Amino acid sequence: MSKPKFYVTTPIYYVNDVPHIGHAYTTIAADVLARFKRLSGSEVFFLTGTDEHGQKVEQAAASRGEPPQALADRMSDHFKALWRKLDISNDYFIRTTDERHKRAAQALFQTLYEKGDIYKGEYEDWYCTPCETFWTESQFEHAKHCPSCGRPTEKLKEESYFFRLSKYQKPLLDYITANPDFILPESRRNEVLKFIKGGLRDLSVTRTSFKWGVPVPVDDKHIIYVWLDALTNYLTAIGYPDDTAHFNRLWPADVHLLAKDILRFHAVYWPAFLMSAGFALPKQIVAHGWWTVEGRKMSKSLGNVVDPHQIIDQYGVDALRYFLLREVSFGNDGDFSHTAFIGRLNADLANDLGNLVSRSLAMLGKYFKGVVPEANEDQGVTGELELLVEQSIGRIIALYDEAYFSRILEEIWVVVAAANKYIEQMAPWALNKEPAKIKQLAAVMYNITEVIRIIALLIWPFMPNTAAKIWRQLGIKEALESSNFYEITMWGGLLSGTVTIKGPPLFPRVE
RNA sequence: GGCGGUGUAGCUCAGUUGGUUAGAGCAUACGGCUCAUAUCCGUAGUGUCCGGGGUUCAAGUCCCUGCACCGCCA
Repeated sequence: MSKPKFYVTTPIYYVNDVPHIGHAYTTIAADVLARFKRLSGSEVFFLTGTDEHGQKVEQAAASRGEPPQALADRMSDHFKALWRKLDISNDYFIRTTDERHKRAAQALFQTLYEKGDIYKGEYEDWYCTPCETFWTESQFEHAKHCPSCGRPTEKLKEESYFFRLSKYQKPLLDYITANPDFILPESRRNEVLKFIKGGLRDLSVTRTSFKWGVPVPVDDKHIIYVWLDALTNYLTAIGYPDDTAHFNRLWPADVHLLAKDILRFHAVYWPAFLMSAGFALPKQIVAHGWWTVEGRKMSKSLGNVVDPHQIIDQYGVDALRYFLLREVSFGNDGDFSHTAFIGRLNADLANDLGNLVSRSLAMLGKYFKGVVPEANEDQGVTGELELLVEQSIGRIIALYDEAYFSRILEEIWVVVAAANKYIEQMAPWALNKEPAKIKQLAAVMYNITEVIRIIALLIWPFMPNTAAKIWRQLGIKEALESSNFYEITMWGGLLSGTVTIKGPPLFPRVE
């Protein structure tokens, strides 16, 4: 039997902006899923990349006096660099300026055209350049100012090709209704349903007002609308239109992760395009919230955009990865505050986890010269702890299906707390004073070390560096990431006789 | 303006189909241990469960209404 496949994506990030913690959050979340699935034995394809076309990029480049491609190259590199620094394990990095992608975007356009779902018409509306969005008169609150960003809009009348989105209103409604887990969380799903029920206008899918984009195959005066261009990336990256075998193996995507502001494009337009082209729809679209900073919206004008590099340099990659996924409960907005960050770092990472590893290996060093003793299960000090760990792992596996990261971490910390409590109850330092209890001491120390081994496995998707450090300190030879989650989380995997090496504190406390 | 959501301990939140003294983490106070990164373990709490009204033997949980905040659409 072949491995199950798992295809997970982040959005491709628009190169008009340097990456911030919002981008980092989505990408880390996808990375956690990818790592967990790989460890669980799936064949994973994890995709991220950059969206590089559009008027905004064209204008930004023009104002700097450089070609748009040069700007795109530079910005795309910023994203790549950050993902390397954050230990993102993406299998591919796609760019919409890749030749392969341009061909794919044209192929998809051509397909929709041949299906009769794209027709030529004329567009006359108010356009907001920064938002790349058209607005109708009725949408204005302040005279002719973009309802989204508040900036002035300009009237545009242009020939345009339209996609028959209206035709897909009922099929979309039926599909979403029949698949309750298609869009998560539920509140977002309801919004999408409401939006579709409100009626779908045909969608302009080409532009003539700028040049920086993929030419329309049937009419090269036109450029393919950035969203149609961008969404195609999910197909391009896995071989569309040339590599049918690879494509068929991986499509449909299992999870599209994204932020709430681009939900409509993914949950309405994208499925409609796919239906028209005759492709299966992605299995799940997960929309998360935004990050505020110290309680305020993150924005360039406020100057409060958090630079991930700075956080990483100061506190480490894993601290950031942990904080972002632990702090925000699924689907909600999260707040990035200095106090909360330091609080998590000290309480959860330094005190609970770091100190657990530190105290345990110190004792193992003192009592058994750092060598993992016999498990001695007949000593009767194992059962409860083993059961608790097993039950926790069961809950964790279930929570992965909902991509409920904060609760997964909470659940892992149930195990961490249980380990600390176990040490307290068993008091190895007291057992060590009674030579007759050497076998019990051995059993207790074995169990403590074994729990730490399992904790390392559980945190690996979230904190690969820390997991690797613990793994090395435990002296285990087999590579953690080439193991199988279901096999190695079984109790008793740690071999007696393994030589541990105590290391420096995993997370120094921050005062 | 329409529709939807939220409002629970100082803070962040969990509370399944209405049912025993309303929970967790952090923060606070006190106690214990000493292996450990002054870390860990235990105990103690405190709550007009937004206000008002109603249904019910019984409501944080259902209904109506008011207020506040948020989201989607217009």
